[in-house]
Parts: sequence; structure tokens; C-alpha cells
Amino acid sequence: MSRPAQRAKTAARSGKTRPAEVQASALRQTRREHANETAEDYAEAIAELTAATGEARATDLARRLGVSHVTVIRTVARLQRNGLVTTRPYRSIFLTEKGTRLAEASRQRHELVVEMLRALGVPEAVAQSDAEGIEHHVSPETLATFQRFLHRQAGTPQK
Amino acid sequence: MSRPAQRAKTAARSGKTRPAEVQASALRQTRREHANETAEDYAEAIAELTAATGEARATDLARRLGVSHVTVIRTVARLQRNGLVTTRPYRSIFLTEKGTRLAEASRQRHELVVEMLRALGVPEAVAQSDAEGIEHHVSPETLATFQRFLHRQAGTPQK
DNA sequence: TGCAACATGTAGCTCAGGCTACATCATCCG
DNA sequence: CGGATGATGTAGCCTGAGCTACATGTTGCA
Repeated sequence: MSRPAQRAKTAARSGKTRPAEVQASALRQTRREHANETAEDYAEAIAELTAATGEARATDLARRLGVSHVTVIRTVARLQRNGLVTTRPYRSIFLTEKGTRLAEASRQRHELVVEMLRALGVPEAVAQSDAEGIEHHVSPETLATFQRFLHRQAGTPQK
Repeated sequence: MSRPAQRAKTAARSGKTRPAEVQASALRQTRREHANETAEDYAEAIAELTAATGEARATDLARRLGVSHVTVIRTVARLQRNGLVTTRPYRSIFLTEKGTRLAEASRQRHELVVEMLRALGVPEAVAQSDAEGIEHHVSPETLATFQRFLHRQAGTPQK
């Protein structure tokens, strides 16, 4: 089996594919985003539960997020370390100022992504479901573009 | 501090927010997708490297994916367990039939997402970067919708 | 040919995010 | 007012994905 060895590297970099470093940093970015996904999902859920029932309890969160209550408790502990929520043993969970801001931003982004998908013709249910995964990876620039697009759509009700 | 306790649950379910179970399953879906993200990224990278240089080596993969070579080696071992790649100690990494299919599907999806973002007016660089995160969460339905939209756009060069 | 340089592999750690099984706490109601 | 029931917490496990430090293979070239 022949091995171009060290030369291959050079060939790869001059190749027609996107430069390795560019992709690498995009992927690093994606991984970094992933670290925030959980926090955003929790913040959103806590905000919704609080709005709906006046408080967010671990068990309700667990049901809404589709995980066990143990996972909720441990994750909430981490969110508390990071200053997003406050909670006391055997008591409800509340968002801090910072957590509230995160929840609000997430909600808005979620809505915008859903509207965007809907505007393109994606069925409501699918839009909701896909948005759950997509929303965490939409950059501010892209979000702004979505907003412009939706605005334009609203202005010119074509078809 | 008053606690509605068991009643709260009932109130929550009759509330105006989307039903907990619906969101829970969407989030579960997202988590499931996440498990495949790494595999898709690796498959794509291996395919590109193989196309460009005739082989995919751990070090090149590491550079392209933005991780250490150790991470690559361990992940590749897992991909091999899952039947996506073949490799022998101190030798290059090759995609299996299954891995090739995954890579191809990922590439197509990636391209489509980038085109979609571009069509909406997102700058090229941002589109590439965002697509890296978004592509893994686009359902077949949404993908098909994108395709229809792009087709329609091509037909009616408006603006 | 043999060694320097580079690639690959191993050991052992961290953290996030899952889980089950079991223990403890709080509340409501008989 | 004291359980029964349900919510909360703890212990301990797993997997994935990342890392550094060190060990071992491979190979090109002096």
C-alpha cells in the first residue's frame, strides 16, 4: 500500500475543497454552541412553566424536556453554578436576571426560526420540531436575514 | 412560600403553551440527532480527504475537524464498531459502503442548506459556518421544502 | 542503513448528559 | 396528626467527546 505520507498534506491544502482551518473553526463553533443548547432549552422551559403555573418544578421540567428528574436536578445545579437560576432544596426553580434574558432571547429566536420555516412552506408540526434543533445554530447575521426576509414577505403577499 | 403542588401539574397541561409531550419528543429527537452529528462530520471529512488526496489520515482529519489526533483515533474506533469505516493500526481510514452513503447524504444536505441560506441573502461565509450546525437538524420534509423553494427561485428570478 | 521527524497509539484525566435504584422530604387527606 | 403518595435528592453507573503526556511505529533522507 503506497503512502504519499507527508506530501499528501500539502496536496490536501492546495486542493479544491474548503480550507481545513475554515471548516475546523466552524465545527469548533458548533461544538461551543452545543454547550449552550441545554442551558437555553432549560431556560426556555423554566420561563414557560413559570408563566403558565407560577413556578417551575423539577418533575414538570423533566416531563417537558423528556429526561429523568435526576438529570434535571443535576443540570439545574450546573445552571445555578453558572448564575442562570436560583433554587433551594425541595423548592422550585427560578430564573435569575441573566437566565431570564437567555430565555427571552431563545424564545424569540425559536419563534423566528419557526416563522421562517413556515414561510418557506414547511408544515407547522415539522417546523416546530426542526426549529428545536436548528435554533441553537443560527448566527445573529442569519437571524437578521430571516427577519428581513419575513418582513419583505409580509410587505409583498405574493402567490 | 405557597405551593400549588400537585394541582400545578394539571394547570400546566391545560395551559396555552405547547403540550409538554410534544416538545419533549422534539427535544429527544434533537438529542438523538446529536449522536449522529459526529459520525456525519467525520464521514464527510473522510470522503473529502479521500477524494482530494487518495486517503484519509488521522492527523489530517484532526486538523480539518479541529480536534486532537487522539480524539480522532477514538472516534474512528467507534465509527468502525458501527460499521462506517475500516482501518488498521498505523494505516489510513476508509469509508465502508454504509459510510460512503452517509457521507454523500450529508454532503448533499450541507450543500442544500448552504444554498438555501445564500438564497435568503446570508453572506457566503456565514452560510457555510451556520450550515455546519444547522444541517444535522433538518428533517427530510424541510429538506424537500428547501429544494422546492430553490427550484421556484431559479425559475422566477425576481427582484 | 540508521536515525530524526512525524504519525499513530495508549493511559488516564475532565466534563456533560443520560440512566436506575434507593433514600429522604413535604403535603394532603382520612 | 400520621401515613401514603408524590416530589426531590443521592449514589453510582455508562457513553461520548474532549484534553495532555508519553510510548511506539514508519518512513524519508543524510
